[in-house]
Amino acid sequence: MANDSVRVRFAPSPTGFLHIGGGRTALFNWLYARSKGGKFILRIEDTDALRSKQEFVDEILDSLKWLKFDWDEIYYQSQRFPVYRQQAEKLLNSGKAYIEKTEGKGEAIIYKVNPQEVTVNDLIRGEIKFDTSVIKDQVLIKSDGTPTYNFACVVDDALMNITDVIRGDDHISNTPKQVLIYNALDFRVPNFAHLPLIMGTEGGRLSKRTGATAISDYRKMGYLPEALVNYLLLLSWSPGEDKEVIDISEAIRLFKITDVNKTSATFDMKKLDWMNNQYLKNEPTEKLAQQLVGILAEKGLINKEKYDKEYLANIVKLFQGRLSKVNDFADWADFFFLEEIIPDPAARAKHLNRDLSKEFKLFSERLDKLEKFDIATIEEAFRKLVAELGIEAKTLIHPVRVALTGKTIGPGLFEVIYYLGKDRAKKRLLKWAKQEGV
RNA sequence: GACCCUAUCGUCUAGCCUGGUCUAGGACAAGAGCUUUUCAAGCUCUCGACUGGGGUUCAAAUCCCCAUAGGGUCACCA
Repeated sequence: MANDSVRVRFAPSPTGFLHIGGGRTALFNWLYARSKGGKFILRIEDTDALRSKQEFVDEILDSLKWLKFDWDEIYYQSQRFPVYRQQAEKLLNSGKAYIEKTEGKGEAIIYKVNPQEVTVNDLIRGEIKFDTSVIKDQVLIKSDGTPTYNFACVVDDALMNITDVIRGDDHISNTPKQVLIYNALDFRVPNFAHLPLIMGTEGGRLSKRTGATAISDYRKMGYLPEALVNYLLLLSWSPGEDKEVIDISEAIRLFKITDVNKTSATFDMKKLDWMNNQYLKNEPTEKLAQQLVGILAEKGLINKEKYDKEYLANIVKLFQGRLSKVNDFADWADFFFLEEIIPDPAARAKHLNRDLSKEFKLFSERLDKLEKFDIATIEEAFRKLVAELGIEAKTLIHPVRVALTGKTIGPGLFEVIYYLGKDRAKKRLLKWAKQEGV
């Protein structure tokens, strides 16, 4: 029975970064393994020595770790060349393959394709039939001695006891070629499941032209791995019952490979943003703050070595619910960490377009006189002031917000004043009062 | 060009397998409004789809065929 246990693999080629499509393939493999109590195997397909780079291997492993797809075993094809040659020689000996000499180069081993009908039973698409008479003879071992993709893939999947091959749609037409080799080598043919591709908004496959494609780009932009995984999960799969925010343990419980859609999905950044916001809201504030330290330090807003941890956490809490990307925080909350601010020109034109010296000075004085400096007291003082001045609260709230934050949007004004502190609030109000008063 | 895959709101999808409960449900986006303070947050509402044509059937988004459209693959790349 142990031999029947599920084994799946994710087999990236380290000729580039782990991209969104690869991440999704990894996700479905990983989910399938975890939902079946099976093994998730990582196989680095680095047979192309020229294009494969160690930095890409590192990047791919980092991205997978970030997404929390832990693997049970890892293999490198570049270390298994003798295995492929051995299997190719078997086919040579049984007369199913032949040698072709290329002048100036070495000998290639080529598999002879006989015309026949091959039926593939896809877990997602059902039966797919192919006529192999349209398939050319397949190179197994290239004249430089390295194996071809289709050959190494079959040999490894068979020898690694892979039970289910879950991969992108673009491999459908490789499948009959591979089935031929499984049969020729007397290997058991695994189950296949071909995932629909992720498309870009312009049509065609998701590409760099349409937006960021590397998983690591999304990490840099400030998406949470849980949110990205949840979003990817919803591309081509749905748990039903209109559920969309699904944590990974629930996904493992509900996931069925046969429920995966056959239709390709378009990657929608807006929905990803929304999803990220959903996760950001529930993220522990301390953890988020911790994540922000690097970004804030980089922008010169805090000193990495010594900053007020509690203060940062308080400010993060203020913005947490309105953020769609972690990194937005630095732009939206900069005024809390700066001594001097430069108001956004548009905000200034909209709300600081008249002389408010009197109002600002008065409010500054009221703030100064407060015995207790808390949110409720600040609001009380403000409301009292506007009542005395006989103006609507909002006619003063907006200009004050711009004077204090430089922006037209942000958290509630009285919270802003509280966390800014009496001195900085007064200073910013008076600075503006003076300028306008001259 | 050949072969293969696919086809529900702008986008992601539920429904399709086991035809009637579908005047097709949800989410994102968009638009409108509310929130005695903003919105990128929250709440409410609106807009919006079964690709077309043939069958089968009392009945089709659901089953079958064709057309069309989109996508993928045709390397000594993976």
